[in-house]
Formats: sequence, C-alpha cells, structure tokens
Amino acid sequence: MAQAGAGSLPAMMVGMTEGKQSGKEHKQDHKAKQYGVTPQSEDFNDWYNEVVKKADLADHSPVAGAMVVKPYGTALWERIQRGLDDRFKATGHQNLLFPTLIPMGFIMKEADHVEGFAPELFTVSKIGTEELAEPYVMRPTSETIIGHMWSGWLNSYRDLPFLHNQWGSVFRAELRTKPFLRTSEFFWQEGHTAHASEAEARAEVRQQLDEYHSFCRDVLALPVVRGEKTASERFAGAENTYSIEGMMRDGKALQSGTSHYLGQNFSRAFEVKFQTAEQREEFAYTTSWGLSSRIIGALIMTHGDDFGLMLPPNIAPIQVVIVPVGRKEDFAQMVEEARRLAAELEREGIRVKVDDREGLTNGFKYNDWELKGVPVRIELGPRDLEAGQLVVKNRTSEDKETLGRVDAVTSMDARLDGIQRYLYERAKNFMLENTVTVDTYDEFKAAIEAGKWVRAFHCGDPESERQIKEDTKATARNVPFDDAEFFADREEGVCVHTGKPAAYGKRLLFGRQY
RNA sequence: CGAGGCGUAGCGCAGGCCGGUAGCGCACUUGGUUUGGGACCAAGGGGUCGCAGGUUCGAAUCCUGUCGCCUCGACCA
Repeated sequence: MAQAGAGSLPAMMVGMTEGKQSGKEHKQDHKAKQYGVTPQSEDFNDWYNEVVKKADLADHSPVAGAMVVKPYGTALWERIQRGLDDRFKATGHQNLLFPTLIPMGFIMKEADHVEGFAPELFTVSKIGTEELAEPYVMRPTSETIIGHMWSGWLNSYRDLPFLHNQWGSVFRAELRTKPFLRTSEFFWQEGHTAHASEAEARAEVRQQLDEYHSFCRDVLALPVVRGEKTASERFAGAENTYSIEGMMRDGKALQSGTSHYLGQNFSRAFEVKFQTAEQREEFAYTTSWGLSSRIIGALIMTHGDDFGLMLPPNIAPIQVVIVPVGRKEDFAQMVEEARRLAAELEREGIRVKVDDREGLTNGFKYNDWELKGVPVRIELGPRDLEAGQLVVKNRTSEDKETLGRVDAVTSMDARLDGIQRYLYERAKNFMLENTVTVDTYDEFKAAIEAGKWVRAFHCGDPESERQIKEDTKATARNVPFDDAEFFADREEGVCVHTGKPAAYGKRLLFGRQY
C-alpha cells in the first residue's frame, strides 16, 4: 500500500538523473513542465532562476533589476525579520524609520563613503518639472542621514549608547542582477549604533555579527564563517568590516551579513559629539550592521536540490503539508480529516497547511510542495484513517514512513528538529569537504578552478589581492576569527602569491563569490 | 556600462532567412472517467508577436531606436 508508492520513487529518481546527463532535450522537458526545474548539475544558474520563479518566491518587475517578492517569498522574509528583530530587541535595540531620500550633500561628507557609493547612486533631481537646487539620492545605506540626525539628538555621554535599527530597502544601481542576490533595490535591516567609547562600539560590532552567526546556524541551518574583511573588501567609510560567509552548493561564497566598526569617521563628518563625564567634547564611536533579503538566496543555494527548495523547519512558512488522498467520493471527507489533523499539529505549535485543491493528482501536489521546500509531507487517505495511521515523508529523505497517527503528531516536533539538524550538518560537511588548504599558487589556482574554497596565507598587500582576483576570479572572503568554529587556527607562513611573510597570523579564506 | 544571446498565450517553444494577418506542448475552463508519486478522453477559452517609429498595398517576419531578461567582462551586499 504505502510501500507501493514508495516503491516507484527510485525509478523516478533515475529518470531525473538521466535527465541531468543527456543535455538539451531533457532540459527542455524540465522547463516545459510547470513544476520541474533544470537539475543543479546541469546548469546551476538556470536551476536557481527557475526555483525562484517556480517556487513562487519572486518575479521580475518591469523595472531593470528590481524584483517583486511574491507572497511565499515575503512570508519567508517576514519570518527572518521577526527572528532577527526579536534578537535585536532582546539586546536593547530600538527600531526607527528614516527617509529614503537623502540630500546629495550628505553622501559627500565622508570621503571614502562618497567614493564607494557614487557610481551606484540613483539621483532625484526634479520634482515635477522643477529642477531641485540640491538633488536627493535614493539611500544606498543610511549612515549619513542617521549621523545628521544623531548630531541633533546627542548632547551628553548620558544619552549614549544609541542602539538603533531600521527595516527597509535601499538602492544601489546594479548592472548585472539576480533575484535576491543582487538587485538595484533590496530589502534589509540596517543597525546603527553610537557609543561613548571605542571598546563599547567594538563589542557591539562583534555582538551583532555573532547574532547573525547564531541566527544563521540555529534558525536558517546555514554554517557561516565569521571573520574580518581585508582592507580592499571593507565597507566604504569603515575602520573594520566583519562578515559571515557561507558556501553555496556550487562552491561559491556568499557574504551573508556584515558588521562594521566605523570609528569616528561618520561622527566627525556629521558632528555627532557629546560631552564626557570629564566635561570634554568627544565624537561618538559608531557602528553599523546589516543583513539583507540576499539571505534568501543563501537559503535557496545552500539547501536546495534537484527537486527545488529545501527549507529548514525553523524558518519554513509551512512546516508540514497534509495531502488528502483517496477516491473522489472520499475526498471531501479526507479534507475534513486532514483539517482535524492539522488542528492537532497546530496545537503542538506546528505550522501546517492542508492541500485541499481539487482536480490535481497527488503526485502533482507532492512535487509542488517539494519544489516549495516544505520539510514534511503527510499523506492522509481512507486506508490510513481506517488503520489509524499516516504516511509521512521528510523533504530530506526519499523514503516514506507509515506511522501511528498519535505518534506521528506527538513526534512531529522532534522530526522537524531532526531535519533542521540534518540540513545544518549536511551544509557544514559540504563546506568542509570543499575547502582545501594550500601553500602554492598553482594549488591555489587549481582549487579555485575546481570550485573550492581555499585556505592560504597572504601578505596583506591589496595589489596582490587584486592580482589574485584577476588571475582566478577569487577574492579574500575573510580572515576567520580566532574563535570562529571553522578555519580558526593561528599559523605562520608565507604569502601564497608573493612569497612575502604572511600577515594576519593565520590563513585567509579565499573563494569565488556572489 | 562593454561583448554575445533572447523577448511570439500563464510556462516552455516553433514560425522569421523567402512579408500575405499566428501555431505546438504543458497550464486554464466545462463534462465524463480517474485518483496512495507529475492522470486520461472530449469540447472550449485565451496572443495589439516587449514597446515605438520606419519600409511596404500588407510586418511576428525587413530596417532603426528603445525597454526588459540571460551569459561573460568591469562594479557591488
């Protein structure tokens, strides 16, 4: 019975595998069906674009490089927002909202900042037909206007720290775009804080990066490497930039969140100063940190497979989908039963959806929910009802299980936890297996060419980094922290590129990147 | 923004070289038969051929421009 269905699975898997290997015609087949996607191994780009579209995450808008995030994608983003927002609040941060339009002059006030952002600014120079005396820019980030406002709000050290965060979107013109990964407008959170001392500001920078890290690990099941960016990869206007880097299933790195120590650069430019307890005047020490909707791209590319998305239960908008099966005359009753079951699962705190769509075959529904990455599917039919059992299938497994109904409900939470852990372990192992340690430039090039991450010594010279990028398209992702759980060992050596003594006292992580 | 490719029904495509008023598969609607891994039969609905100009008696087709998407490059989260 249930085994009959499970029995035909391997045949289908083989079919999919053949499709991978024999080229164009099969690719057309994948595309022709509304719910099939090009296998990852055949064309990772096509796979990604098709998953985004067919899983109903996002769609292209008529505006160049600006996407529309559809309800399913937005549900995902909202869950990410809520998770992060709770964490920010728990550490004393407050949300506020700044204008999208920033006076052009503000951007000009911090030298590195201007230089970094000038090429990608959208500018508003008219209202109606009236030319503006001073144009606005669409914010590429909000350090400047926040600095401007802070200068008016800050008098005494007693006012500090400012622990602010804004949820919104920013604009950075992109000539080459990709949904979630690189769009001209993107959605994010930008935290901005001001402190009375460098030490406190630095602690904040680290705290928020760690927050991103644990959120990625525990909620998104994304293993990420915490570390500091090299000088050439630093945020425009920052003293130090730190990042979390994740590995996608094509071996490329994705910077998944950043945190910056801005020192007094912006506070000087915007006169964000205060009186100390000793009655001296001092500029505030500021930070900023951001995580964007790009993280959805990380979820897609870290966990997804040839069947589509695979969402970690802790973030999945729908954790369990119930598909009522059986003959037409039983369907209405099965839907009833499925709703009853859904209510039981909801009482366990689980997010459930009953697929009560009529006229679609079960197989179609199974594929549909697999494409959308729902972690667990339950099949409920007359036979199950009679036997007091359910057929349960994890998105992460090929096998169906037949379980007693009560057990299935009470063990669902543990099952979801298991899937969550499995996804993290799988991604972690993938990252570790695809990272190699090298000591020669030839090995370096070969490893990058093979789509790996590379751990290598570097002299710290930006010109050498530039050269490496030109040769290999790989950049220094970051210098892992001493207490990063991956790649943290301190070592001495010589630069893999120049042969000069290595900087940083450890190997850097290099890779091609999104 | 440079080079290349592509825009024809919701999706995937054919037609274009050789101009004559648009077609296929899937999806959709209705009816019937089905239903535990992408159903079947029958009858239907849906397209100013991305947009704007031009050439022509006539343009999906030829020409020019423009917008958008994809790949590579330069730039970036």
